Amino acid sequence: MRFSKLFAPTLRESPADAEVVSHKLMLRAGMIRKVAAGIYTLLPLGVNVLKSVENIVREEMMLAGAQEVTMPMVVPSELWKESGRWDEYGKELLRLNDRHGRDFCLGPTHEEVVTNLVAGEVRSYKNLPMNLFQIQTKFRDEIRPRFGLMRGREFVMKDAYSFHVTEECAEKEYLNMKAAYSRIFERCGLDFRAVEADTGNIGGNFSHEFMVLADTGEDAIVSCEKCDYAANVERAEIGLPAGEGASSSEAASSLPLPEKVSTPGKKSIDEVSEFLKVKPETLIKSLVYNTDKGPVMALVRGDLEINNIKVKRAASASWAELASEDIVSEITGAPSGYVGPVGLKGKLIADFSVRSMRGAVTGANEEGAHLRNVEPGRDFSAEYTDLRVAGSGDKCPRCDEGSFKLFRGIEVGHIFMLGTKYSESMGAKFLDENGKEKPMIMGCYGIGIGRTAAAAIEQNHDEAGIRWPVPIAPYQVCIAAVTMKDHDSLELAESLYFGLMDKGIPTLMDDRNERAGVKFKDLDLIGIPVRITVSTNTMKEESVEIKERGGETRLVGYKDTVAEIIRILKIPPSG
RNA sequence: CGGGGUGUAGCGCAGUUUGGUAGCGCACCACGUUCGGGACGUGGGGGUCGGAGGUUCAAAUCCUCUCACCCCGACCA
Repeated sequence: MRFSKLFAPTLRESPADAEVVSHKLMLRAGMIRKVAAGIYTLLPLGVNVLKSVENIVREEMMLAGAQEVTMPMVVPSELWKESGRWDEYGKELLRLNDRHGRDFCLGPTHEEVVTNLVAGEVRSYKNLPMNLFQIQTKFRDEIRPRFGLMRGREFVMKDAYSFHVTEECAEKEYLNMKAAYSRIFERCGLDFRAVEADTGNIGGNFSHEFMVLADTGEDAIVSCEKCDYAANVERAEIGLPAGEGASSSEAASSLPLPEKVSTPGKKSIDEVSEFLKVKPETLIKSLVYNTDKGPVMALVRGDLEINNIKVKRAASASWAELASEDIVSEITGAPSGYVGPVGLKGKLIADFSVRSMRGAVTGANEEGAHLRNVEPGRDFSAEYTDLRVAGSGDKCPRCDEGSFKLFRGIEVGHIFMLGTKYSESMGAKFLDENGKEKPMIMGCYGIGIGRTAAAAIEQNHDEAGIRWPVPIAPYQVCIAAVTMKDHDSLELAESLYFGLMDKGIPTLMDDRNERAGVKFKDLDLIGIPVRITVSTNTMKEESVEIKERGGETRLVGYKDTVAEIIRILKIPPSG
């Protein structure tokens, strides 16, 4: 491609509404332009990058044995009513009507469509297993789209769905996909982790997220420094630190009984600990949650945080949220800030960290009062479990040796074992070798294509702009013709351009009638991995300059240039 | 949806407090000089100041309503 013909309007300054680097740089490099909140037009450079990511994904999916299909974006409501998600999915599902007033939605994900397809065509165990994937534009009416392609409402996603006869077979495919995903993100040149994750509202048995490590990531993950356990903090289990699990039964009886102290206006952990001159870890944080199974009080040591998802699981509820003031005072008799486990009649769950606490401080279930000398086990009894948010330094639950390190990451892929949730509701059944009808076991596997591109920028950039990993760069090589007036120099640039194109190397020829500085700045901003600079200066030595993005400049003879580029790009010799 | 904020040229902003000819930098067009890290000079084009209503002799500026966008929370590839 010739830059003089390329539609890539670069900007010196980033638009004020761009917050994260990837968004700013994509706008500045002329890759994307916004059409509406969370909805973007991809310009030629943006298309090139997304296509490269797509091709890597497509190749690896095919190698892993999946087959490509294309499902519609517009989906009739019947399918969603059949699975029950028409009512469950909420406002994120963009609903629309056709001219006859029939209900449709824009597909945010395609379990319904694919399961319906397979249910209609596959009857026998002989036709299973099967894995179908597509690369397609999805629409989710996100509450708050932001960060450019990182969290758009309309976005390109690769989604795959597998169907199996047995659990074992499904698990095998799950691992197959996990391996394929690792190859995909490796080929994209990304530094990533596969972490255990919560299944969210897609449902299913267990799942892994693929996280690109970046400080700007929206997700927090922990990984063990000794073994390979890694998990989203939403999900991460915590190993029991020595002593924490044990209860403090015997000694407790000899300790003083709870004593009420007046703490007017002191509600938060910080206020109470400062007022009573005790450390936050002496307090028991008591939070009332409302769930579909009724209200429940959750306890954790004062210096720790409660993980909502763990509360939900501990209460065996399908949702859990902090209770409103009405519910709090109804079950405790006090406003929030003064509630505690002592004398509570409702359901009580507590983090392991609470069990071994001694002489603790809690709310007295009376406005303006707290209790001191509270002894778990003696003064209240609770169901002990893991409720807290995992953090740096917590013990690994798997190897019992290592402790956690905390990272931030961008979720670029997610794989789920779905089980029979959709095959049962959508009637995807088959006959096994005994002629018995059974629901198919399913798995599903997603990759955000645009998000992967954005994550690559978050991880690979500097002050000058983007530093694309070679496999997903919009062009792998660029040629800066510095002295546009010099005929010989231009001719050399042209011959190198054709030489590279002949080898199938995507090359951008900067033939614009601009000063050298302008070209260098733009090419750095766009982030082409390798630059060839052709000028009269180096022509005396029959050479050109080659510079890898962010690296040093060196001279290479004319005749060796194409071979040198091939070496740098590590392209295997072709037949 | 709750809380906070912003809408003035393609982009970045000033002007709004205290109503009175709509401005600056970059980008764009023409000519000239320049030509290896976003050049300089001269001249030029581009705006119903997000929209609607109101107050006023006069509104970017004051009042009312509305729309869009951005940031912080719950959701997610």
